[in-house]
Amino acid sequence: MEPKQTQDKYEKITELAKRRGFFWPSYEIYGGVAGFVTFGPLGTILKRRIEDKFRDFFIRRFGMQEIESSIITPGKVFEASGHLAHFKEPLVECLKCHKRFRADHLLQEQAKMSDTETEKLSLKELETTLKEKDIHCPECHSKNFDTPKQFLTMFTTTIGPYSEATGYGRPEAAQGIFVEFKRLYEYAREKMPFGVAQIGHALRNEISPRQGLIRLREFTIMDVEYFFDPEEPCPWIKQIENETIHIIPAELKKKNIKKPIKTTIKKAMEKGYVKTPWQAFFMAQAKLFLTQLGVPPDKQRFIEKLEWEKAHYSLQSFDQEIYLDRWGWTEVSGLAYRTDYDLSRHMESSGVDMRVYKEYEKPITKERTVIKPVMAKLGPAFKKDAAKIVQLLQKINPKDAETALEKQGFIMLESFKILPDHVKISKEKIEEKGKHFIPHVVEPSFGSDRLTYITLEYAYQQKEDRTVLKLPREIAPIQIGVFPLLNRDELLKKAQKIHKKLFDAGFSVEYDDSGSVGRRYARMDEIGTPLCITIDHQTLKDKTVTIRDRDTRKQVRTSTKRLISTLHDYFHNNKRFEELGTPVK
RNA sequence: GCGGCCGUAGUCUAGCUUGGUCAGGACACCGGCUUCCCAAGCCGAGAACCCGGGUUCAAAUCCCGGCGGCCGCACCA
Repeated sequence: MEPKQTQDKYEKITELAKRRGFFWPSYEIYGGVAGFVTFGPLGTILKRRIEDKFRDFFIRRFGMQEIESSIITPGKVFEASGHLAHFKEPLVECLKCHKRFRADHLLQEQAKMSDTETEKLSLKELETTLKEKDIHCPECHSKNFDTPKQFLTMFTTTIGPYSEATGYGRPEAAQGIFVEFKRLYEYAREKMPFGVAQIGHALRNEISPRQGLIRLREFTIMDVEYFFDPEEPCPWIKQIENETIHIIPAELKKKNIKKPIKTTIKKAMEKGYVKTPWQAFFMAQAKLFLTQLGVPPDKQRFIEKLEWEKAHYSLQSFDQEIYLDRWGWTEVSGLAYRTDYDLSRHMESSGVDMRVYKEYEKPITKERTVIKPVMAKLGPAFKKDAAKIVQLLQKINPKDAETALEKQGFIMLESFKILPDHVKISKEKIEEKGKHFIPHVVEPSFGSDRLTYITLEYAYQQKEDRTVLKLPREIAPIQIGVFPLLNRDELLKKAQKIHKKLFDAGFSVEYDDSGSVGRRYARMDEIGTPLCITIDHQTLKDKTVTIRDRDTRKQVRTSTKRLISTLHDYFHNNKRFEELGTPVK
């Protein structure tokens, strides 16, 4: 039976992936669990090569730090970050039509309650409020609802044996960076800007994960948190200002315009589509990264998230989308401008000062109004309360106090009436040598599982009934196949010797002597091996071998002596295949 | 979680309507022959009815439940 004609690329790739050991659903022998995959031998290498490329492309090139933090995270962290509040979705089911709705949204829509009001409500309160406000199902207008249930999409666990301490599986790696900010900043020798990256697993208890590698419950996230001073320009923007991107800004999206604008980074900044140059800079890099993984620029676009779609921490977010055969435009990375949100929250919650200090080139002298208590008057007037008043005075705006005293002759601090005699208001010249501020953050964030799938989809080609994975040479799991042309002892031995030589030189290389040579080439094409070396009669005579190119099937002949440096040139110095030797035939 | 469709060797599938042969094929894989530059051929081997329960003399087939997959709704920080 021929394979189905209707098979789309997703089906072809999942079939190939299972057959050749890239990836498959986990726990199949127990029936499988949705949202988990196992990467097989080839998939593991491919995914690692993509992650290594990310390391090279982002971390190494921009001098970032890479860290590895824990997946299990104490509850406090997600309380501070706002995740606990925002990951809870109270769902309620209509008992008549069995549709599910957000209980808080129903109250907002029908009872005109504000989101701050509904946010406070417990599940029980939601249930009673639904009845009180006479809420009906928007679908069938029934007023019979099941009890609302919270869906927390973070995985919950307890830390330690006695455990009052709730822990969560991190839904993003970013918090692991923010909580370590102080040490990382010190490590960076207190220089701004700087970036920290993390590659690791994240967990999201998705309600219904689907789409293979695209939406998983456990996945690998590659996060960059780039810290910068929002008052300083981005020094690298010039490098990429002429890079073109396809972009759908929120204003177009709201008008339901789905056609992206093709523009340069420079113009996108000028038009105000992107709120910080750092964000624009990483958008350009994200585009280049995907291009290097094999996705043509016209299959990529950036789409801005609307106000209500954005994460709670984000001032502006773009999804980087890639066009996929089955699902159309699909998110591969998110670029969020997180401002100082996370650091501020952790600062507030932990009490640790996360601000950085920056010295000005020249000290700035400023004049400012100060208000000082005159203790000689204040003390006798307020006795025990005097100390409290001194504290209160520190919190008020001296300028406001000054005008209040001028206009009404006193200021009220709580119940205390402060008269002009009690304080001294003066102008002071202050020399500011620098400033304290909370760094802002832009976050490009990729899923390496998704990238693995996307890379496979864009590499997948069918040529004359043969499957070829045109993987970029630097990420191909197997770099070289080595074959003896004939099953003759001398050739076998020679081929094995060459195989070992390349293996020892650090190449990932596979030896194969089974079946015909054509079959072996086909096997290698299917897993994306860029080069195959064949040992034939002539090898024994003049110590040359043929190298065959996956994409063109052309062959060149080259000497075994220079083989290692020739291959090194191809894989590491980007040398063209044609330059590897003299053409055959 | 709801609705629709679906689940047979490594992969793709036939058989299911109408219960009854050793569950058939193709490709892949393994061993051998072939001595070979693009999945050639020949011989041979291994390998499957998602799980549980029910109906029945008899279940891949019918019924129920579970798990899983795809699509739609919802969700997607």
